[in-house]
Amino acid sequence: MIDHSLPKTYDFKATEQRIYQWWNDHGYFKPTNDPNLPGFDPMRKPFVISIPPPNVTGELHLGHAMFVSMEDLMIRYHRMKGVPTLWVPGADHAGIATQLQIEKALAREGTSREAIGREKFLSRTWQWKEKYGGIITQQIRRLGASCDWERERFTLDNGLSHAVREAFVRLYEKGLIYRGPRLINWSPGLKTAVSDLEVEYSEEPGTLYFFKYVLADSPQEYLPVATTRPETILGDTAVAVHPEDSRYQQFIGRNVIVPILGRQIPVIADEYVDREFGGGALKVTPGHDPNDYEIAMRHDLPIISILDEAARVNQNGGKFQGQDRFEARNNLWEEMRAAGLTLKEQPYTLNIPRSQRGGEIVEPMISTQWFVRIQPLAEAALQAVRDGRIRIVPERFTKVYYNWLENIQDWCISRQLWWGHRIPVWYCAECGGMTSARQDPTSCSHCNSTHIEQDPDVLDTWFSSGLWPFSTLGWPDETPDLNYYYPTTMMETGYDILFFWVARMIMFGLEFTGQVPFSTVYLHGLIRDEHGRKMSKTYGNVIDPLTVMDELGTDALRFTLLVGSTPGNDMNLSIKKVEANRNFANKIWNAGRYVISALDQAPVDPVLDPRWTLPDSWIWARLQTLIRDVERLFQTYQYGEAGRQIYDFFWSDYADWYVEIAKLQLAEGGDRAFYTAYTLVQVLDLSLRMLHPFTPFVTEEIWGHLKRACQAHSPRLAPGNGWPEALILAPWPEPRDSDGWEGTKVSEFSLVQDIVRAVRNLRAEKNVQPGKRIPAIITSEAHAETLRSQSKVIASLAQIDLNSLTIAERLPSKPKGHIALVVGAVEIYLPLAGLVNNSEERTRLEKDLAEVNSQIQRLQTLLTGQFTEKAPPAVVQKEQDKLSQYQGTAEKLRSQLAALDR
RNA sequence: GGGCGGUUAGCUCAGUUGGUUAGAGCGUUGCGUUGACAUCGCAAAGGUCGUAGGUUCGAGUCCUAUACCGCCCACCA
Repeated sequence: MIDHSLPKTYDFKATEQRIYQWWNDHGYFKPTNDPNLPGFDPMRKPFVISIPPPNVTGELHLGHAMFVSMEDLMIRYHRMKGVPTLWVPGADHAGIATQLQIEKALAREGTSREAIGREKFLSRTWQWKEKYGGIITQQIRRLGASCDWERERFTLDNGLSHAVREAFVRLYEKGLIYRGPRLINWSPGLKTAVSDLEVEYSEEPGTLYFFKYVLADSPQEYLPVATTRPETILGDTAVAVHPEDSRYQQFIGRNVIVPILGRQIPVIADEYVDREFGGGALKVTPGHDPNDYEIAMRHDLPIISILDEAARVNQNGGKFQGQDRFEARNNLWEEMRAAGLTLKEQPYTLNIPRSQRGGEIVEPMISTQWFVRIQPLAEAALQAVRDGRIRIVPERFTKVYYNWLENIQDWCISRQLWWGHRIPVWYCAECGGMTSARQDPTSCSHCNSTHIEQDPDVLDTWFSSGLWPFSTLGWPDETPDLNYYYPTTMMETGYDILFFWVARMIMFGLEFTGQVPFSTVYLHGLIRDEHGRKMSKTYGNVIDPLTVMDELGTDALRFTLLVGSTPGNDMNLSIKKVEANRNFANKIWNAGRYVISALDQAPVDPVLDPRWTLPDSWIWARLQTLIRDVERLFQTYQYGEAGRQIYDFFWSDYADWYVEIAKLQLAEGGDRAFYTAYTLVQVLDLSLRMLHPFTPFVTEEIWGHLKRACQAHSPRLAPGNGWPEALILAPWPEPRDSDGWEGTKVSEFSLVQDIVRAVRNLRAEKNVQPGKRIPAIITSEAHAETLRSQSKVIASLAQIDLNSLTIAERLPSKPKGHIALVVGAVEIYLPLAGLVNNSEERTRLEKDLAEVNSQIQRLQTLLTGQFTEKAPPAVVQKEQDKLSQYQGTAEKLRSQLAALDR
């Protein structure tokens, strides 16, 4: 009877790779409406996602697993809805990360990038990319990603480099890109500038140093100044006090002496100074502090840089030249102490700026860099969200987005790296002019000199990723892909890169294409360990998605990530959850396996038209409700809740109840068996379709077996529109309006369920031997008819002896020696010889009655209050019905108690 | 300093436009295995939904305040 060709446990290892290959080989990941192919229909609106490109150096982590699962879910859903669907995959060259990786390898070989030179370094990096760059996309395939791999792109490939060049030159020509010396964040280890976003602040214990700024014309007087970075004294160009600070009025305009160096600098007045802090006097180091830089601009102060690119003191630091910044800090302070210039030191909590990459302390430094004048771009990007052209889910992030764009600073886009898009600007050795061009120029555009040299720097990685949604489709060329698939539909990514990436894509999209790059931004949360801690190697709490997939299967991991998360909120992941979902995948497998095996019991053709049993109608009604709910949830991006509902339906309603009843119905043979098999198949088919975007592998695999078994058995078992070619292409279940019969069937069947549960419960309570069939009498004025029709179901599920089961409207008198159960308007008598104990019975009945009475009490109070006037009639009616139900139950309980007395 | 999120069962989390007996998984307890599945089944215990107010006929859900935890932005030297 059982199809032994199917193993009793779902074997994901034998399935996943094969199924993925099969999908890919059949071109199922390709859009069904391709502008490059004949038969293209430009009027059909596509659903398009550009993948957030992982770093080529990347190793798959849970963040990747999350976005792939989420996006694949959206893609598969739309594909099944019949929407032309494109998911563009690709990878990011990841300037700093990749360069560091290669530099590390070089260091192991005892050399360095400087030693081998730019050209060799780049060819070496490309070699590495060719060899290992595909690992991450292979890993993404393992997750089941149904991307169109023929459209895979890389941020440094020719097309995208072309796009980057075009974007830069356009901005340059528009005056939105400029070059100049500005205070930027300098990473001394990497020896490059980084943007504001790439700096992270961390609170760390440190020291606040107090010292004297001695007056030049009066060595006895001094201003007390506090600093956390004494070495910056070397670059001080003023001391500032608050203009209204009475203590220091007499010093304003006079000069003070820079300790050790002996330079004279002015005392100025500026409102920025906080009179309460330290001594109320502020040293001004415009070369190494953003606020001081502002002050210097206001007062036209000189700016002195004291550090070189490795953060060692330079020639401006006098005798400290050549010392490391921290070394200089100590040495200078010691000399000042010796000179009697120090006042005190106190412990102080510092907010240290550290590089996002590498974690070293970043120095604010004056440096000549390239910047994007961001204001005009930000304005447009704000507008696009304000007027609803772009919607952010969850909505609360719009505020974060606004706030960032409203306070944005110009974006430093040049990096002193080698791996990346070279800045397309050439400097003329003769006239000093700059030439920026789409094609590499051979001469200066100003003086025609051929002595030109390209800027050695490269662009911030995010500059090219900012173009991603359209550069991957062929921009700046007007390709068919760009015309049809752009703007894309959905940008799904983690909220942690809202600024880095999402905002920049919006700005660039609007600037370069005049259109929003996508209409919806869906932000998922971060994944933490089971107790909400960040996953990190030092804690040892990192969960590796590859290991999880190896051990528990891809579907289990996907389902866990999809169902365990809500939009924008972090999720805590534990292996236990994945195990539970591995079990679910197995449940799906076995339900399918059972249905396939059950076909043998059904005739090939029915003789008569369908006659559905209550359970048949019930499961169908439940399924219809589910389809409607899932549709609503998908429309509102509540994918997790949708998954949970499908899970509950499948496990509880379908597997636990309907399949068990179906076994009985099949045993009846004939038409009953046929229609039961039919229902089993149809409900399973539709369930698998809804589960497919969540757990694509197991559903495709078992569905394939189901389809073949059904086809072999009878053409009459096929779904309404026939068997699709593959589940991945199967039409999504369309919601239908409820005809009203659904509610009736659900409530009738829930009566059956309640009776079964009540009897099971009592059996467990009284330790009735499992499997032992017991007699029973069930009475109900209103439902006897329904219950009689379900006597086999009730008898079987509650393990009642069918021959000794009596169902009646009423009994002439209460039976003696029975345990009596009251379930709503139904009474159940179980003659459990030897287990009936009058005092126990009394206790139980009284407990039930007390509970029911308290409900009656509650409802009576409710229904005499203003509730009846103010609440909607339907709600009132519902409560009214409940009350009469309870009253009936109470009545029955009371008469049971009375019967005990006799 | 500004903003956001969280606080619901022992643990980890759901909970739709407010609708009146608050759900799941894991864990715990008891019972159960020759026919889909022990990666299983049946049953049970377990929550005054952080606190205090308010709106409402009705609040886990809306408002105000507050406590604690977490995050983001800004960076007073």
